[in-house]
Amino acid sequence: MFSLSEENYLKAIFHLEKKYSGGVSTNALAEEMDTKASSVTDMVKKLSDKKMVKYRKYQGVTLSDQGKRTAIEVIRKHRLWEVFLVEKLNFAWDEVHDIAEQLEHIKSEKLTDELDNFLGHPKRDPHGDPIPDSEGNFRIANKMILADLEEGQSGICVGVKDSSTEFLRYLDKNNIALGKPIEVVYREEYDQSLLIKINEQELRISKSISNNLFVKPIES
Amino acid sequence: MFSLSEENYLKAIFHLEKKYSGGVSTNALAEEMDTKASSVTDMVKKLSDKKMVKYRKYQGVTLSDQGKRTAIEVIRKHRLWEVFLVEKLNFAWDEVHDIAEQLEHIKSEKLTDELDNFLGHPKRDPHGDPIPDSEGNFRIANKMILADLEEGQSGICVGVKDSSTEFLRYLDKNNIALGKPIEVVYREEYDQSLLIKINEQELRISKSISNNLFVKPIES
DNA sequence: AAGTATTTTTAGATGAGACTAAAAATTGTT
DNA sequence: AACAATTTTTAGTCTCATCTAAAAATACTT
Repeated sequence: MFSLSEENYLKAIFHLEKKYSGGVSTNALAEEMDTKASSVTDMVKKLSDKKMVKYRKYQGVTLSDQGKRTAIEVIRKHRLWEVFLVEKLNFAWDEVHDIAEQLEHIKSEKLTDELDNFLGHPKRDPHGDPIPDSEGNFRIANKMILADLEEGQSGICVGVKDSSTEFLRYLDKNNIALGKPIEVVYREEYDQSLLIKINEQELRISKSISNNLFVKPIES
Repeated sequence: MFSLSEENYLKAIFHLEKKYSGGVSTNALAEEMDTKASSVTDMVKKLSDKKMVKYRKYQGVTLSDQGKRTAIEVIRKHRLWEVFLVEKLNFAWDEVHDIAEQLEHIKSEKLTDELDNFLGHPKRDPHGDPIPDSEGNFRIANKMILADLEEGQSGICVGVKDSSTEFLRYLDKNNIALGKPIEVVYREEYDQSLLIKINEQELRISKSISNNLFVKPIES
């Protein structure tokens, strides 16, 4: 059984490993956990003793299989609870993160599985992030950043890279929601802004928007 | 904001105050919390500094208004989550306590209220205990112990005093469930066992059973 | 390659919340 | 009322997760 703090470290390492595949540095982890490097060293040693991470002094950490398994379990719970909050309890997608951050640490395998069942085995959370199944497998989807689509190409909006309240509210305001088709009509090379078609309407979005939206390209 | 430990102490004091109205002793609280008397003294001092309890050395503790408010809020959450687990996630009534014990500490007023709403504002948890509303009011019901009914009197089963797995399983096995009418057919004075009628059938139950079942007497 | 800058680790301290052992206060008994 | 038994508090220690300050290792720069 792991403490709340240990689970949070494992989760953070999991996320950072995508960016730093060779090993996550102490400083990167300190930044992510909003704590000091010395605290990170202490915790990493503890996780290493428990065989949850591989760690060599000054060389950064990576998750062990066990650690990865645990991190994914926490992420699974986090995302399932987010679905619950939005679908069943009328929360908006920008309100769920902090509460899911608490709920993800509830310990009961049966609870997680029954919740998954109750929600109809959702594949994605309200931000479009994939929900691993009870074996820890993500059903990977070929998603790409909207900004990388060619002129004339279309995609279904499937996720957000930035989950900040500000960004999510911007999307709400402009009627951009997951599941909707988006076509790139024109790319302004000067500032990399895009003219897109969504909801039968044309809309101009800046690079900082298109860079934070995931789409599943439509084959054509 | 209160720590998990502080909330558990407040809850325990709330429950014990029913039995020890003049003030809850350190030892009683230590027993309830499954800890040592010295630990209780420490925590009680802390809660006293925070104005959550009234405490005079060697004289026991009672909750302040603030403390009572907080305790009731935790109990409300505990019982709502129990309803959720049983009604929505297919848990049996003897499986929910430990999980609710974790869920009761999740901090979000909106979550609690939306959950209450989602569940249709239930008045009782799966064991028949009353659920306070968001103002902290219990809708009190005139319930009594089955053992105290007269011969020939009837009541609706509304709650259990003992929530142990063993007792709840005994009830399940004998088809005794909340909401069902029970009639006391005959009382054996020798051992205080009762012959009751439930589900159109007669059943003999010992004092230790009838002492742990709450009924709402039927006026007749 | 040497010296500086940065990153990481160590050493020692702190605050919760628990513990043990001993002291102090209260209660019970003759 | 005096002594014994019990309850409660105090004093000091422990673990967990954090912190600051200083030392050690690694990385950058000329």
